[in-house]
Amino acid sequence: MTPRKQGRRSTTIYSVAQLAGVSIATVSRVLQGTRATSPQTRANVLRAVEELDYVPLEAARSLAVQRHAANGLVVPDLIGPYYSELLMGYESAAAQFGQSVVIVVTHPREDPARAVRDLSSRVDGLVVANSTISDDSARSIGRRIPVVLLARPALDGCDAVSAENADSARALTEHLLAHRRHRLLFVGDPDGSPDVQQRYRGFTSALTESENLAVGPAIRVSFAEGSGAEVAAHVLASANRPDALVCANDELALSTMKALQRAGVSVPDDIAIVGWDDVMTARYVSPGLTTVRQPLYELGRVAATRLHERIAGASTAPEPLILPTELVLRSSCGCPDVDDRDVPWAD
Amino acid sequence: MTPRKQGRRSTTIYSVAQLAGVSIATVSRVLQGTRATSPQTRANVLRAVEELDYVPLEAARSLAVQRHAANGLVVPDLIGPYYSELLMGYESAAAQFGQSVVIVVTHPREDPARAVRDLSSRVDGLVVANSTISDDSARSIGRRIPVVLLARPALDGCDAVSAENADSARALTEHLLAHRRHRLLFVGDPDGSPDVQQRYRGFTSALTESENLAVGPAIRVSFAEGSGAEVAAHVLASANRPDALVCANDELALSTMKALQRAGVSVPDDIAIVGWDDVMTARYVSPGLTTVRQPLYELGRVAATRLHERIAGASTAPEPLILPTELVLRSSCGCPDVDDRDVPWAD
DNA sequence: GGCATCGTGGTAAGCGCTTACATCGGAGGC
DNA sequence: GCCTCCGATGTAAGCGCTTACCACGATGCC
Repeated sequence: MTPRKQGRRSTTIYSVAQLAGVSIATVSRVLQGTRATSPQTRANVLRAVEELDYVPLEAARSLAVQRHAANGLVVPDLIGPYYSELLMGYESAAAQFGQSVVIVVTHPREDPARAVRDLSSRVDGLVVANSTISDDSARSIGRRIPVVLLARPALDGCDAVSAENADSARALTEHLLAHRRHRLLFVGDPDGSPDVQQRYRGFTSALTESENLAVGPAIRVSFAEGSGAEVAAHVLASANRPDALVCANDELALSTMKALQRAGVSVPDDIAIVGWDDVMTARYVSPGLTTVRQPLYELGRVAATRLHERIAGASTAPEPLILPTELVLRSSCGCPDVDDRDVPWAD
Repeated sequence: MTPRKQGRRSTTIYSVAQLAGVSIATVSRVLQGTRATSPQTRANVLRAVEELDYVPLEAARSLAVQRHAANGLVVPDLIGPYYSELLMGYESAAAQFGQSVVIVVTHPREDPARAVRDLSSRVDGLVVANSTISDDSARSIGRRIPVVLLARPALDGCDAVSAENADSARALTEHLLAHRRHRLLFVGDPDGSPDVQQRYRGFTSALTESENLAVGPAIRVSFAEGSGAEVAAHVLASANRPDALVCANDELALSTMKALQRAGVSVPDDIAIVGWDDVMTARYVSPGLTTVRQPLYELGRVAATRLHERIAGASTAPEPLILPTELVLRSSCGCPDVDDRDVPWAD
């Protein structure tokens, strides 16, 4: 019924060539600027293009030039600012390189590995984040096209970019020790993701090395905001109640904090709480949440840039790239309350 | 240096056919399941595919079958949960239809219209959100491929989906009136986006119709979180200080609330504040922020579904689709404080 | 003034798939 | 036992671009 519905695509390079009275080669050359053309011809072609509202079919172009002009990004989800900010940085850099970005969200998928495999046949390279597909899958894709690993351990043949974790965990922990906290507990599942694992490692090493304190077992809960109640219950039931909680991310920290406060526990007086990510809520709650800010946007940009170099044929050995993070001290750790003026995205 | 660097793609349908001892047509048929093949042949082909780790080149397939198996999504940014959640819903539905999604973020672009035009040559259809490209651009793309408008006014020939705005604005306003607030002010720029415009319209109509109150001019500030200070300053300087603020979104509401509280103003006693979006922070601040929850994920799914129908050739007249929103009453409006257990995403 | 050169433009061969059409056995009907 | 028909496979013609190669007229040079 609709005119566009069936049949061959209406306006092609042939129609343009015909209208402009030149060959298709000339049209292509004018549009791609591949070779010099006379001003006259050029004008004719451009007029025809304009008139027909012609846009070259990307699939045909891809097939001819053997590149997709597209990058993939594989993330587990887009809950919270983490991957959203990352995606913004990634897309922005990719655009500068003339690459489109096609995104795959694996979390709700039945077969993520399959999805990424399919993706690999329509992009020039891709970035795969933590908690999406297995190392084997990633490695297998990596044999076909350049792959950059994001926030996950390096694999031979693949580049890897991530934010620094262990050191900031250590700094955070030492900061709590400086506040005279001695019964610290880690909240989050170190086996759940490499990020958390490294944070846990930094946490334990600060504890054992700096003060030779015993390290209690981590409270292993998922990242979900709903885990807070569970953590609070655990803490309240403890015989030797902790006086500081190092949480694997802000959602966990905030929901735990809220649950504890609701139970009459004072933060930070009775218990200090810190997290990771510096989500918006962290600077709105009372007390403000001490946390670690990760350069997510930058991480996205760096990943895109690295990938682009790889696609362009850089043959240097893959070398893991680690971006520094930043401690954001507010008052949930015991620091004096200050008005924070750190409002990102405020133009 | 690297083996993949130059030259023609190594493993194609030809290599597979050769290894399996069949013609390329047979390989294609086995892989696409287009027609019956003998079990023997099928097994041979699949073994060869496995062995060579073959994945059909999407560009070639697209060219042959005249479809991209990809949808576009054009958003202004990914700040806050709005577009992230939307994207998740969109991607999820698109995946179910076998479509990849390529995303374009217009905000940082130099030439959004151009970006979207280019995009249109690599997707079967696309969704364009509010504040991205002009109506003219959208209309022009719409002549080429199906376009679904998101949270923006319908255009002839394009479908449109959005969340309900005016009614919830009215409900919100009436709720404030019921709390005996009489000096209400709207915060946000009605000319900035159709969403805000409709919210403002609902706001004014509730005011004039229900109580015949005079409607003060809107405090026109941008969506940015940084605008709160500005709003607070404006409010504090008012001769006839408002006793309720209806803010165009939660970021605005929250930053305003914080700035006012810092200035010693009590919320909701001195002034009630409400917003839109139900961001995470809304349920963590004190008082909890009364707001309007939009079905973002669902909106994304619906947009994808609508688009898919259109691509599949539905020829029904485009009809705007409006999803209902939900009032979330917390205490910033003057309602009694309740523990809210509404934690989305908690599995 | 003849010849190499250069600047333009056309011709046609792919790029890697899908699919209409042709082909070719073998099974079934009489 | 021969002809028909059908199911499985091969052959080849595109899909809409890019680009190597060629043709050709206008220059510039000796």
